[in-house]
Amino acid sequence: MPSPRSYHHGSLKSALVTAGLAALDDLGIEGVSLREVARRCGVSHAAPLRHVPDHRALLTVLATACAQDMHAHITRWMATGDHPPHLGLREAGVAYVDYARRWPARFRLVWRGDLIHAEDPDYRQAMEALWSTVMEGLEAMGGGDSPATADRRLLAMAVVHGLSTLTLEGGFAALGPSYSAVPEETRRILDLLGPALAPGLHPANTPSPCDAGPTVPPRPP
Amino acid sequence: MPSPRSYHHGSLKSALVTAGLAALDDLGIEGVSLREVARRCGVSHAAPLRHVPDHRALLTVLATACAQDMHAHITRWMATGDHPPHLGLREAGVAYVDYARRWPARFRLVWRGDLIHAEDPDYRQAMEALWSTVMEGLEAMGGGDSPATADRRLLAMAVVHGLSTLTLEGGFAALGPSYSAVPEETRRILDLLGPALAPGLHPANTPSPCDAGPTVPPRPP
DNA sequence: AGAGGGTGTTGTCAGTGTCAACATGAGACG
DNA sequence: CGTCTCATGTTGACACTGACAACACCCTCT
Repeated sequence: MPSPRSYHHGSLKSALVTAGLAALDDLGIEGVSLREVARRCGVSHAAPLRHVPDHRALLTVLATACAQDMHAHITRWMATGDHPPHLGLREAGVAYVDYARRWPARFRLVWRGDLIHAEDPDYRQAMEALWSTVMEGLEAMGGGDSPATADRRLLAMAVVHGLSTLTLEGGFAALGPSYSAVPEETRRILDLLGPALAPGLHPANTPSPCDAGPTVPPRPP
Repeated sequence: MPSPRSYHHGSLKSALVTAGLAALDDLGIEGVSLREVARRCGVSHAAPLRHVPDHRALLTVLATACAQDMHAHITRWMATGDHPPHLGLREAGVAYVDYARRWPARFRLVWRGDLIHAEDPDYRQAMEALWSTVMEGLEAMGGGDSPATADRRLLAMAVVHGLSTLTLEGGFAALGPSYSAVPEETRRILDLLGPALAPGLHPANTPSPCDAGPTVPPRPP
């Protein structure tokens, strides 16, 4: 890492991602401008354009990185606790909501299809990996491949995503006692879904609805 | 409506809202700039600032108008069909998702807490009215005031909102057969929720999960 | 050693939000 | 009826943004 930095930066491409994520966390999505990122890299205002065709492309790269980060968060969460298979989806959902609560700007960017190139292959691949991990738990809950399986997937995605976005945008503020998206509360909500998602199981034999799970896995680098 | 328009516009404040909504539908949220709206009103670039302190305030006024519009959409939808009380929430949810599908930019703006003044009293009032209408159906589904009622409200809001946002942002694209948010599909998904939301009712006596409902109420003015 | 090209810089343009200074004219007040 | 006031609209400016063109540097390959 040359101190006075020679004329060429050397690894600007990856530095853009690092600085971009930092700007995202510090300033929110609106704060991630090409010039701001250039500033944080100690480079002139047009330098980023050598590595990224335009602003959308920069945001797309960052969104992809955030999707991978979120994926890693959920994977780590699932690995930390010891979850019986029929609770797999619930814990994946809890991890999903937890990520949104702790990394609001990153979560928002992942879903800002109007700001990024949503058809970008890297981005799409990261998103598919993310969802497939969340959905692994649903398969484990049984139900086989009944015709309603696709619908149950939709339902599970909608609940988990809806909890996250409503929390972030203050959608629960209209209700009196507010939902704070901490894992215990999320578990309580998701447990209500049990009968709807796993029709083969009776509510009676879904054990202890609020048993423990991981609460604060280490922050990703 | 003076044709050559005298020096003073006369009713610029309301014209801003009309032009703002038009710009929103035409260009999306990013297209709603103070200058664009001024242009559409045939007025100089700084004139809007006499009626609105800044850009956020303009978006807040528009978001409030959209929330009221959405509220009216749902109310009209509920009045059009003849729904037995235990299906009230389901139809309100269908109307909610339908609005998001048909007015994507308006729906998005309503929830862009980062772009508007979310504490604005008019905005908050509109949002509370909106949610209370959606939730009326849930009360009608029974369950009384059991301790889980608040949780069931959260769950219902999350499902309906999650279906809407995931559809808009293309979140279902990763799955094979895509969900298109048309009322019939939404009904099928929401019907899965029956047992979770109305614990007093057995799945067996929730009649015909996919009976008819209104499909295309008239567009709001 | 010399050429080529990838990378970084500088300067510029159009677009935006926001402010200050100025212009207009409608309504209040005598 | 005359005048004055002030809300409303205009003009011009500044800082910020994304994007492009022209130029500068220096690594690498032959």
